[in-house]
Amino acid sequence: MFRLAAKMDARSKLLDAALSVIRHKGYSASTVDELCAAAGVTKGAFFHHFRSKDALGVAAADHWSETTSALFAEAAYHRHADPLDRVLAYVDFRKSLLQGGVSDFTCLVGTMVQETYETAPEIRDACDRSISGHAATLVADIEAAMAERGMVATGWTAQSLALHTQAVLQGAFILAKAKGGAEVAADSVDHLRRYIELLFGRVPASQPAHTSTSA
Amino acid sequence: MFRLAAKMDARSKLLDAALSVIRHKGYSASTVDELCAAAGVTKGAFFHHFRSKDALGVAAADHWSETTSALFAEAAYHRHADPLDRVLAYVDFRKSLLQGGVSDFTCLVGTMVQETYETAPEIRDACDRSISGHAATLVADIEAAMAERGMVATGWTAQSLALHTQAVLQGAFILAKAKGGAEVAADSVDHLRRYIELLFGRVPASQPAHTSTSA
DNA sequence: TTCTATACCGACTAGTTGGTATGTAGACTG
DNA sequence: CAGTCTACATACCAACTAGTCGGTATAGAA
Repeated sequence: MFRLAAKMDARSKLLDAALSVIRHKGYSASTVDELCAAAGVTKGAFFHHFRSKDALGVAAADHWSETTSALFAEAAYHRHADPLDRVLAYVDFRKSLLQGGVSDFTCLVGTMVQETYETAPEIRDACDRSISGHAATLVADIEAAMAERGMVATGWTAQSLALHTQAVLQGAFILAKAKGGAEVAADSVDHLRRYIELLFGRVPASQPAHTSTSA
Repeated sequence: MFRLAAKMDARSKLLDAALSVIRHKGYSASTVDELCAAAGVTKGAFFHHFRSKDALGVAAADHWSETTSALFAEAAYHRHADPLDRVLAYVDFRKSLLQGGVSDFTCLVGTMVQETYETAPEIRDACDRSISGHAATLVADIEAAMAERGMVATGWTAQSLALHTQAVLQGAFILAKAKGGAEVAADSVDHLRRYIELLFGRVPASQPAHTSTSA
């Protein structure tokens, strides 16, 4: 039997609904009844497919990983010939995603891990897999950009820079939630881009002039 | 009647307990009964001092602002003569705070705003006040550092850089929660320091050598 | 002393919570 | 065509939830 992706069974509907509801209200405040209502299924269906609410949380994080993986895999930023251009285009792509309402562009797993890191280790691990797995997709390009320039980074690695990009994005989402808009997040992503440009010795598009020679 | 700060009335005990409990479990998952138990007070005392759980959330965010304001106001990083040194020393101070368990160094308001930004506007605003107010304490030093160098920043402002430092820290906390340790957060703070050094034309302590002249 | 206001107590409640028990419609199997 | 399995649906429950309410203790004012 072929499991068609288009077939929206109760499980798929619940996972899609979970992405939306949890991004709006957080994990703890999202009730099973509410998730069922949003998915248009009954509670019986919920507990048929998931042992518990926490099990749904883990599945939702995995579902998020798959959804976002697909989005980034087909994105155009990979097409650049130069690896540094690919990294910068990734940052630009992330900035371009900051559209619509705050709950439309913020990160499910970043939200969930804040609430569950101590109380639900399985969810925390699923969130870590999602974030760290996504960061890992950047490492090869960063390493190539370093190698191309003969850079021997001391004090940081391609891995740590990749994780730093995710930290900036997650933090930008928090500021966007606090301020109720995407602008502050876009500003932070701009700073991230500028950092990467400076780090690799490329002069940022609109770099301030230094007129004094202090220090 | 003088209200002594040392007098631990039920209200103060509840606020202190709230900082701890909410940082461990998040806001939604922290029940009123649990907050009372942690504070060693009864439910009657809780609702005598706070109209609702959300009202406690707002008060806890304000209490957090006061507590952290005091901590940073007396910190030594202000003593540097050069404003850029003060900014960098602030970053170093933030890194030095990444000690102990994850719940000991992560941010209350960053956690709370993730859960409440859509459902409890009063809490969201209190969290925004806390984050933005703290960021504002950095603006004067950043502006002074810019002015000292005759920098005319295009594309960013002292305000946006100050907010970016908070974004990096908040994101670093999320990664620390996901990975269960402070190391990844410290790495991100290192990247933040390096960015500020590069931005102000100061060569980072251990900057990688560029051997090629691409671009 | 009496009045009043504040601070606190703890039993209670109405509604909600995650989870269960049982039933059943349809597809597949022999 | 009886038997079995999956994929749900419905009714239900014990525990928990935020919030209420009548009461008590104490201190200062009159």
